[in-house]
Amino acid sequence: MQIVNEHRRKDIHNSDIPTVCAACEARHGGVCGTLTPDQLLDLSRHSTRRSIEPGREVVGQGETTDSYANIISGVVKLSKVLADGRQQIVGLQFAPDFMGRPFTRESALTAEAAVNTDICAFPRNVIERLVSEAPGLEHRLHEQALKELDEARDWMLTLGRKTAQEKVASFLYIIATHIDPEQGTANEFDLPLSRADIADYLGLTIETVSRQITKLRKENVIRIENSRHVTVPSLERLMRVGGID
Amino acid sequence: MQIVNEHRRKDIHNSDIPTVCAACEARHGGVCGTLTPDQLLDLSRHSTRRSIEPGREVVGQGETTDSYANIISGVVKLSKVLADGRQQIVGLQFAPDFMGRPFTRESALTAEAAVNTDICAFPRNVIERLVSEAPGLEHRLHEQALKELDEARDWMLTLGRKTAQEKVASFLYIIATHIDPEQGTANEFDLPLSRADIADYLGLTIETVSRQITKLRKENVIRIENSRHVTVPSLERLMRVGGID
DNA sequence: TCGACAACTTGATCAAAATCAAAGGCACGT
DNA sequence: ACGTGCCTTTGATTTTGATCAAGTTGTCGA
Repeated sequence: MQIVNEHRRKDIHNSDIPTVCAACEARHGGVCGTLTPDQLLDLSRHSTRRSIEPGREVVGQGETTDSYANIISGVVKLSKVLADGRQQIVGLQFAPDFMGRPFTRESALTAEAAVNTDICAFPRNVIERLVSEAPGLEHRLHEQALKELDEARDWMLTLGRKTAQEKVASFLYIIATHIDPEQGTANEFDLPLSRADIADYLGLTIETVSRQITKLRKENVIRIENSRHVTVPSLERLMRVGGID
Repeated sequence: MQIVNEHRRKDIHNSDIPTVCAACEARHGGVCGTLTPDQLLDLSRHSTRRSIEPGREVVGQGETTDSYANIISGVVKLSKVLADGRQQIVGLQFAPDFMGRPFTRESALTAEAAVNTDICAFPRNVIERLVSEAPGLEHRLHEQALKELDEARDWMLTLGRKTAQEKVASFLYIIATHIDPEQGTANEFDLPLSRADIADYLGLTIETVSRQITKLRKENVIRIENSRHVTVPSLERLMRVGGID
């Protein structure tokens, strides 16, 4: 997970292009970095900034995805549900990731904001046109897909083989290492997810999540205020408890 | 999962190119379909056919991936392990899928053959050269990554939220719908994985897998001979038991 | 055909997490 | 300030699947 994260940072900082995206009017990220100035201008003419409150659905399961988006700030939950209502969060997307489902009109996922989230959305036809014009863009989308695949597989190990305690610690570690610098640091941050969301991400119940958080608190792995604000004295300790190499 | 499968079949049959790949000397699949005849020839000059026995490692976790490969026949397990030995299979790859990890030299996975498996391997530098020459190839690799991502996320729902019974039924359904036509049909096939492998795929123990298989047998959802040969009277029934829409 | 070994099954018991149930705590509007 | 309602925590009990421990079956080579 660390590697992925470093990789992401590198993508942003090492590029020669301006660090502010014309379309998003925000620092770079997402998909803009691979475009020429002309294409960026083109894209920005079709893009729309939107703010989404927590719980608001971005794209419903089975619905047609009509747009792609860069996440400017916030956290988006990607989830799947079984017919009887059991739910599993299959991915979290943090700023400044790109969000969307290239080349497939049907989304098998529900995407909703976990906290107040700003996105910069593009209609799919514009993106697809730019893909055919700029080979670098498809490469960028491909890398994003591979990154998400890596993260999904890491999480499968967590879901299938870790204990409740390790799962909760692993979750806290992911949040700590993905938190937006404007929202907090790896050692101190607000949880962007409710206990119910955390349970759905970890394949546990709310009660088990709560008990394990209490346990981590009692063992001084973390401190918690208002049930949302987390302090992590030692990330190494958290990793060890989470069974993370 | 069904959609993915149909998609795969479509890729193979709807193309205008010859149905036998010059490099693999086998029916099309993998990545060859997007190449021009010249490029195919180029590729075939650098490709090597290999047979791998079950249990033999294709690529080790953390090792450098030195080649990409089309799977001609057989099944490959992709797995991850924790420091203390707990293991999780994070993906199965069936013929005629493409296998490999574009643009990353470090593999975070172990890939090993589950049964006797034939692959057609290409050195990574050849593939990377062809990617830069043929934009269609990157598109094909991208689609493969998206397909694997979809499958990974479907499986996360299974790992996180299904019961042991549903997990085993879901596993059988996957095998039934991915079995090589030469090896069996959706209604009758040999299991390509041992009980231990199935357990590692489902996040369960061997004993639980065995008990659930026995239960499915007693409920006439499946029949089993020699603990490997499976008959499925009704795929619909299997799907229902597995909680698959 | 036999024996040895591995893979699989079955049974008994245990433990982890789910479920059921009841309090707190905090945020909100009145 | 005072309810009201939601989110979270805590407790008691149950259930599912893990663990421990034999057996049984199947495979393969001598």
